Amino acid sequence: MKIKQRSDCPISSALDVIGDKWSLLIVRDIMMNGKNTYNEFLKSNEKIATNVLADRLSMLEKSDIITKEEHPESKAKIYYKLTKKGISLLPVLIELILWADEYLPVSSAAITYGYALKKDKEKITRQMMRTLLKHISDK
Amino acid sequence: MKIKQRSDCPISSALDVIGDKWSLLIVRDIMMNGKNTYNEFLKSNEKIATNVLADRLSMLEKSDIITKEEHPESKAKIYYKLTKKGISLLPVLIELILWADEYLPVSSAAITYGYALKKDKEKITRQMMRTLLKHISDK
DNA sequence: TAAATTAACTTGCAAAAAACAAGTTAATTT
DNA sequence: AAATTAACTTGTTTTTTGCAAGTTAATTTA
Repeated sequence: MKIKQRSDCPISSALDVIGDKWSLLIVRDIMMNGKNTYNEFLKSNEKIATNVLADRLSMLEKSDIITKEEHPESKAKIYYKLTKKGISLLPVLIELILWADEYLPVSSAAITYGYALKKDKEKITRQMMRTLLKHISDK
Repeated sequence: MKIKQRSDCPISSALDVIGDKWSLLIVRDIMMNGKNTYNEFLKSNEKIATNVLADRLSMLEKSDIITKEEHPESKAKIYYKLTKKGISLLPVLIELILWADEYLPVSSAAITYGYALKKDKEKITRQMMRTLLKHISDK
């Protein structure tokens, strides 16, 4: 499977890579929910199908948004982590959260978080970014 | 056609609405490329299929991201414009542009624009937002 | 003013992608 | 040694997309 570039517009090119219903949820799970393995991704509330998950993981890897590593605790597991490119999607996710929080029905927990975010977006983003970058090798 | 909400996570909910390869390109065309009619959308570089365009327009309208109005110059045309909710997607688009500009191959025009954006994101966003909001009625 | 063109769709069909259920293989736990 | 877990793969059905063509109302052209 290959990614076709529909045009040279940056928005279009970004959507060529992460513009589907699942890719950013995997990024979210690694970035915000402490998930790093296939089965953890499968257990998320949105219920991605196993074959779709496998496909998205390989696409995200090919796009250099995630990398596979050996799991520190078990050879049976694979540890998926974000690259710098993947971590750099944080501001996109933040803006999606802020938008959803204002215009869509979301959980009360999300509303509370959105409140804090709206107030201190810059600071929270910078702080999260720093933490995330601490744990990678491909800086 | 209905939108199914996969979970109450804000990111997931946002993607339920705009997480496909075409919706945000229509928003982009209205927001940044001065397009407002069906045929103008069709002529974009990404070449959306007519039936998909019709479907997306009706979804975006149902989601209250765009509205239909009569075209000021012709009864044969329909004038699509963004609602406040649609305009509020600007920061998402801005972050997508910044990400693409740094990590994907894009046109040199986009690179130049990205430079300016990176330097003055806040200011540019605020300014664009103000301009866009000036022309709507559903504030 | 009849004929051609434009605008916004709709329809039908083939191809691609997603959802769903089940099966495989290696590593780990019981 | 047997059962379970982890990461996939395979086969099938359903849904979505892409493509070509056709429809209807409004507008422009000859």
